Formats: sequence, C-alpha cells, structure tokens
Amino acid sequence: MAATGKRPTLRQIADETGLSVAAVSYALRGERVAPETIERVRAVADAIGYTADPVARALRGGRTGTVGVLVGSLADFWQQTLAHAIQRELRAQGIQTLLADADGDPAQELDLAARLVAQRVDGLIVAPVGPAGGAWAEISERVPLVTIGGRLQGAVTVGEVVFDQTAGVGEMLRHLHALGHRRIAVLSWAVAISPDRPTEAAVREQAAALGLDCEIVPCAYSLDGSRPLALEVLSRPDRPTAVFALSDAIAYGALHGCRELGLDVPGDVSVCGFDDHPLSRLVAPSLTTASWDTDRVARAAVGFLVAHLADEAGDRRTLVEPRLVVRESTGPVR
Amino acid sequence: MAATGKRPTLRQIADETGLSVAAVSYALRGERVAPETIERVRAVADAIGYTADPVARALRGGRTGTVGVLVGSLADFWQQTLAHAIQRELRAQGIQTLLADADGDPAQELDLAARLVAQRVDGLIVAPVGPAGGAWAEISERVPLVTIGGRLQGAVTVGEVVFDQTAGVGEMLRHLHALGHRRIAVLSWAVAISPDRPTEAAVREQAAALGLDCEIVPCAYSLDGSRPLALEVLSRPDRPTAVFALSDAIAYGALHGCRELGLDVPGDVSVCGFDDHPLSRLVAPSLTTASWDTDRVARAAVGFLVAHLADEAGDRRTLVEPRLVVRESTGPVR
DNA sequence: GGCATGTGGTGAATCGTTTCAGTGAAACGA
DNA sequence: TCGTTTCACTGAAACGATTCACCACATGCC
Repeated sequence: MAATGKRPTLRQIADETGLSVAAVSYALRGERVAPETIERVRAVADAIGYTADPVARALRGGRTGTVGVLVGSLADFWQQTLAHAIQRELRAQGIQTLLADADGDPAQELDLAARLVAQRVDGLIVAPVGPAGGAWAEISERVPLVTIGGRLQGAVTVGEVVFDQTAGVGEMLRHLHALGHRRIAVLSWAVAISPDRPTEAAVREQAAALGLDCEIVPCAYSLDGSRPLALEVLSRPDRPTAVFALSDAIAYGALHGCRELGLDVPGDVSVCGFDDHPLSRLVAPSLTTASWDTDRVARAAVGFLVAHLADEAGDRRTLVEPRLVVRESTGPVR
Repeated sequence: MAATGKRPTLRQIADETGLSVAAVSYALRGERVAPETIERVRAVADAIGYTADPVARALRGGRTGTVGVLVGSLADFWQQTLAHAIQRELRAQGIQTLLADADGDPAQELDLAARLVAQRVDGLIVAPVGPAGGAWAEISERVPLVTIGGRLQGAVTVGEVVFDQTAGVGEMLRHLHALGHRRIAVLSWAVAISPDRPTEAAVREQAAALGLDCEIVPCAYSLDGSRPLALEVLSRPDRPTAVFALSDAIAYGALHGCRELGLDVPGDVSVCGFDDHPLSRLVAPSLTTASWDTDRVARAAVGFLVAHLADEAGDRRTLVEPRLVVRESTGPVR
C-alpha cells in the first residue's frame, strides 16, 4: 500500500532533543535559542528529514507558498510559453504554482479564480482573455492580484503588465507600409473576445495615421479557424497585398490558405503574424512576426507580486514593447 | 490595500444561527441534524459566501484537493499538450493542479517531486524523463504515485500509463518499409536521457525484423539541435532515403535542413516525426507522424489516481497504442 | 545588595475544520 | 413507570506550526 508514511513533525524533534515544541520552532528559524541548541535541533531535523508542514503553517495565518496562475488557454502557443516562464520565475522565488486555464472560455475565468482563492493562494497572476466582471473586485479584496495584458473592472491590482498594443500593431503596419503595402487584411482574434477591443482600436488608429486601407476580419483563435477566412479574403478580386494575422497560429492558417490558392509568399502576398512562436523560424517561408518578451513579462508579473508580499513600495506597472522579427514571409509589393 | 478581506468561517455561521460550530459542520454535509436546520444553515452559508477552508480541512487529516503534476519539460510540445489534458481532466474531477516542470533537467525531477509532496498534494502524476533514483521509493511511500511513460525504480505506483514503444516505432518503420525505404536515419532524443533506452531498443528490434539499415543518431531535444545533425546525415554520400525523427520538433529541424540542402521532401528524402503536433498538419510539406492519444493518457492517469483515492480496486495499468498519421512528407523511394 | 537587562527557554493559545463522546429531551415498548 | 433508543445537538480534542506571555537564572552596573 502506497502513501502510508507519516511525515515528521516538530513534536518528534522535540521529543528527540528533550526540548519543547516552541523551542524547536524557534531553533529552526534561528531565533532566541542558544547557537549550540540550534545546531543540535538542525542535526536531528536533517536526520529524520523534517520539512515544515505548509498546511499547518498556512492555517496559523501565514502564507501557503503557492501562487495561482490563471491563463486564458493553455492550448494557445504564446500562453503556453508565458505559463512556462511564469512558473519558472515563481519557482526561482521558492513559490509553487497552482495553474488553472480557462480553456478559451472567458466565462470560466472568474469561477476558476474563485477556486484558486478558495485554495488559499498567496496571490493571483491572471492573463485574462475575457471581459471583466464585477466579481473580480471581490477576488482582489481577498488576494493580491496581478494582471497581464488586460484590465479587470473594479479590481484593485497590486501590479499590471500592459502590452503596448499601439506600438505592436504600429511597428508591423509601418513595416508593411515601408514595403509598399496599402491594402491589408487584419485577421484578428482579439475582436471576438475583448469587448473594449484595444487591439482593434490600435489597428484603426495606426492604419489611419499611415493612410492604410485595413480591413479587420474577426477570426477564431485556431489554426482551422483562419484558413477558410484567409481563403475567402485572398480569393477576392481586390485581394489585399498583405495579411497581418494577430497570432502566429492564425498566420499559419493563412500561409496554408495561400498554398492552396497557389499564391506565392511573399511574391503575391505578404503574410505576417504575432507571437514569434519557436516554429515560426522553421516554417516555409519563415514567418515575419513580432512578439512580447515572455520572460520579461513573467519576471515583471512575479516581481510585482513578490514585492507586494514583502510589503515593498514601488512602481507596479510595466508597459511592454514589442519586438519586430522580419523573416521571409513579407516582401515588397510587386 | 488589496487582500484585506477575511473569509467567512464556520464560527460566523454558528453565531448567526445560534448553533454550535459542530452542528454547522454536520449540517453542511447533511448529516445528523434536522432537515430544517440544514436548510437554515445552508441559507446563511450561501448568504455570506462561505466555502470551507481547504487548509484547515487538510490539517485535520483530510485531503488538500490538490494533485501534483510533474512533467519533464513544458517547453516540449507534446508535454504541453499532455499537461493541458491532465489539468483539464483533474479539474473535471474537482481537483486542483499543482504543476511543476523539470525544464528538461532530469536531476531536478526528484527535488521537484519532493517539494510537491511537501506541499501536501493528495497524489502525484509524473511523466518522467530522467533515470529513476532510489528516492522515488520514499516519495511513493508518502503519496500515491502515477507514472506516465516511464518506470521509477523502487517506487510503488498506484497506476502506470505505458507507451507501446515497440508498436509505435514498428508502425512507422513498417510504413517506411512499405514505401521501399531501406536505409533510415533515426534522430532520437530518447537516447540521450533514458538510460535503459527502451525506444532505442525498440528501433533495433523492429529494424532487424524488417531487415532495415537503421542508424540511430542521438539528438538534442530542440529545433536547433536537430538541424545541424540532419544536415550532416543528409550530406553523406550514402544518404539515407528517410529520416525518422522521434519527435515532431526534431522533424521540423530535419525539414529545415532538407530545404537548406535543396532536397525535395518527399521526392529525395522522406521525413517523419512523432507527436502529431497541431502544426504538423500545416507545415509544408505536411508531416507524416504518429502519436499517442493525449486525452486517453490523461484520462487514464487521472482515473488511476482517483480510483486509488476512492479505495477502489482495479487494474491500474494501461498500455497506449500509437496512431499513425500519414501526410505528405513521406513517399516512395525514387 | 538591589535593580534592571538579557538569555534561553516553556506553556498555552491560536488558526478553522472534523469527529468522537456525550447529553438532555422526547418517543417508544413492555 | 421504567428503561432503552433515537434525535438533535454540544463540547472538546485533535491536526502542526507559530507566537505571545511568562519565568528562572545569570550578568552588569552603581
């Protein structure tokens, strides 16, 4: 039968050393007791493999040493990378990660967050996809909250990582503009799920500034979702000269669509994405894309939370700038 | 200031209803008290938004409602998918997921597992990459352990999901054999990290059975790791007619290498992978690959754990068969 | 010597829940 | 009417670590 072993407790060490439980507790954190005693206690603790029970510690009013991470969808490449980076960053701080993913369903986010709170996480890092509901306010009252790339209405956050959507979209549109493109289709998943549509707004604004003819095509966030749309858009008589997909996954679908139509990329159409997925370097043609620095995002988010937990003051907001990666899939208009 | 809200306790409900804490506890689980009282208690509990503190409950000797999931590397596509599937399956059972990933470093696995145990998980699901050390035995004494695709020496597991490596490799080799391939390079990451090398053994065995000339090339598990190796292998005078990569990621690298050498796939060289990554359908040429059914693996692993926790008896071992997906990247020898 | 200060500890309360062992009161059988 | 059962509920003891209040003893200082 597995799992029958009992874990060692302070009581055991106390019995072994002839000290009180309190003395052992103090000794293990190196306070108030004679150095020699500390040594003795530590030796016994090591010998029997003692580790403090986080459950008991948490009950007493302390921390659980666990932070909840909520992402919109682990099926999404970029969020996978982000989750990975956050979890690595948390571990570097000695914090465990309680991961939840809403599986692309914005309606689940709040429920999942509540469950994480019920599990007594010390903090919550949320990369929301859905609209903000009022109940986020309650959650932020219970537990320190850090948001990544999204506002949660009514919630008090202890840190925010914000993406400079305008700069991100702008950088790519300027790149396309410089190559001579004027008529551009924007395949956007953000439209579908983000009610205030900051990305969409950024597209309109930047397009207007550059004098571009940008059509925004709402698009399911998936490989299969974008292919038929790309086919439709590219089959038109006044076919756009460039397709700007707001995620690499969508861009792959567009590339696939181009292949089906016998269109040369970037000869006939330029295609670009957004994410810089590891594979984007390797598809043919390799994909021009832009990305946010995942590691920096993770570091900032975790940093905000850790600083808050340590009662440190400081600036709790980071604006992340995009990085443009030009590869083979974009070229001058022919 | 965030996170100042206190969560409601049994005590509060007791005061509100004039009952004792014990009565409230019983009432909430619907035992021993008058139906009318149960109703009253439930109403108050709902009104103040009571949820039992899992920490206190766990301290009392119960479960934490959390299961630890340890994967070899979240940077790996397949394991991302697996982790996603497991976490979804656990949530369906009302269990939280405490995720840890060893980040490709086998040496970390044991340490991480120990930390998860220290966090008082109710069980551990491990998809190991590294060799089994003796300390796994201790861990399996403390907590029920389910392994996926790997043995952990000395550990007592309550469930095992095993991949039929022989069938997996065999299926693909038979596919290549049927297309006329006789000289095949196998790019294997498993060689590097798995000491007993079951996959490698399977390759040798199946190759011998089919009369194939298979060379096993040890390969770093990454996109960049496989490209130079593929270049080297494919530049030889007696170039193999097919490259069998033991992961899709490695196959992408090989595809890239072929493109650099101006080799047509599958005209000059057939390339196949293993994983069936979502993108493998979309790369050009689309990738012939094989895969294990991630959902089935996750369901089995979680099922084993849940059954054990419910003290049910039953068979706790599943052998997973591969599924071959033939696409464009493999073809007859020319 | 008397008093403050410091050292090295101990005992007990606390966190919130579960559960065992009671405990009055009502109901019931003989 | 007495004893037994059942009912509905209460008190208190866990679970393990932390921490406050306290205490005995030694030391320092005038």
